[in-house]
Amino acid sequence: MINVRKTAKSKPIPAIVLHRMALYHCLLTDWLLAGRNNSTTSKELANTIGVTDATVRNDLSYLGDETGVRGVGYSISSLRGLLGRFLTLPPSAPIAFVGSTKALGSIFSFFPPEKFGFIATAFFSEDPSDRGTVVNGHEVHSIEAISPALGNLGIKVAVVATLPNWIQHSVNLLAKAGIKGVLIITPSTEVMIPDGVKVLHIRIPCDLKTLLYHANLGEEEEPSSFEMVL
Amino acid sequence: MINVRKTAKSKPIPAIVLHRMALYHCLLTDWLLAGRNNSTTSKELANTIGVTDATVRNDLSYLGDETGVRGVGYSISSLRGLLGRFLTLPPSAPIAFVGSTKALGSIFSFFPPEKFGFIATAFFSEDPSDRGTVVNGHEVHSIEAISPALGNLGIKVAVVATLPNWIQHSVNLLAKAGIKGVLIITPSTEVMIPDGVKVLHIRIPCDLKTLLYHANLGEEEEPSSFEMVL
DNA sequence: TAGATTGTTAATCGATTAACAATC
DNA sequence: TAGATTGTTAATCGATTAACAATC
Repeated sequence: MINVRKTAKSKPIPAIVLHRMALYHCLLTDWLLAGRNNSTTSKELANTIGVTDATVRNDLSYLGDETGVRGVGYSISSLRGLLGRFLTLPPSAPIAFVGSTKALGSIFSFFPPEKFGFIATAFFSEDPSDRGTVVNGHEVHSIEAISPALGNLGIKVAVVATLPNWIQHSVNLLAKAGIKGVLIITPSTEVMIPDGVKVLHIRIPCDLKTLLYHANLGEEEEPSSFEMVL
Repeated sequence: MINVRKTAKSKPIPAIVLHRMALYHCLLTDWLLAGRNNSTTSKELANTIGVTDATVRNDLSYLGDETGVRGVGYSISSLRGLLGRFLTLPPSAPIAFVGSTKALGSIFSFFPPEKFGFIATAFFSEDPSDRGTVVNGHEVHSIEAISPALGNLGIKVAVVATLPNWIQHSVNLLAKAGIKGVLIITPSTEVMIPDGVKVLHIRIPCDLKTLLYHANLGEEEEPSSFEMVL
């Protein structure tokens, strides 16, 4: 089989570069929404996200040739277009949500999907009292109702925010339904990942523990003891 | 000044190692809560979180000597203790929450702080209609009320889930109040980070875009064209 | 003792960066 | 043209890993 994907470099893209690609796309989208549509430079992108300009240019080289213009920079809108095509983002990507309406409804309060290029079109809850509820014009189904019908809706990724003991079952059903990517928001450390599915975890407790380490750096020992002198 | 922190290696710990430290701590906590309290090995830890056993042992070497027992492995409870001390985790760490009660109340549905070694003891909302509400036995204050009094409560880290336009202001006030670590959950790409504060971002839209890339890998071009033959 | 697993070093791997020719 | 910035290479940096002596 021939190398089909038209990347400038034919090697698989490192995960960290891919993550920055998504971040560039988010950032450029923000700029466009804020009414900005001139050029930017690798230096500006680098400063904004906290890497070097060389890293940015290296990352963008995965997009192919003629990405920027020497001496000028990158067109914000066309760079965003290239990134979107590279990431295979449609204008609005349908996603499924799994979790109680309480959890999901409130995720929407800080992450309204439509504002970020997504559209929530399928809902599944582990809470029996959610049965029959309508969210965003879509009926909330039981988790058992997760089925390959999702594929017909064009849904390829799902967000999982169930109670912990429902995570594994949800992931298994999503995988069987042909879902290719799952973002797990409920803190969890042990999830068996079925073949053919990419799973990302958000881990709020781990992040907070990391922050606590930084918060107490250099404060652990009293600076007043004798032993410190030597 | 003498190197105060008692790490085996005196170099600053790489961010990625620190992150795995927090993850080991979360994992061991899960195991203990599940009633397991025998030994584990670097191999088991490695398999569970998806790295090699050498990486695990290398990571744990930051904890000091006598971490494990040759030929045997690591005691789950004492390794957890060492990690907790290294990360400077108290039995229960007080945290502040900034955001509307709708957003915060529902974050608690998938992240109940007490279940993860945290205790939410201060609340600040940008929503005027939240004024006077009581959450977890604590009155919800306005964002302007963020003050150095937080330090007296022992609060060193905060979670921010406000609407986007309140993020920067919240972070600024938290920094001025002496908060050392902030976890921003509301998607955002441009936040100026004040000196002396460590900020982590959760970026649901970026994560979903990354997943979409994986979801469509290898599907972009029809495999039926002539040009594919050669 | 034989088997297992740690702790650690040295080798490898891969990502970041400096630097600069190309070029707008 | 002079100034700016890209695209890319080669050098650097740092993290991962293989391997094995130490030791339970």
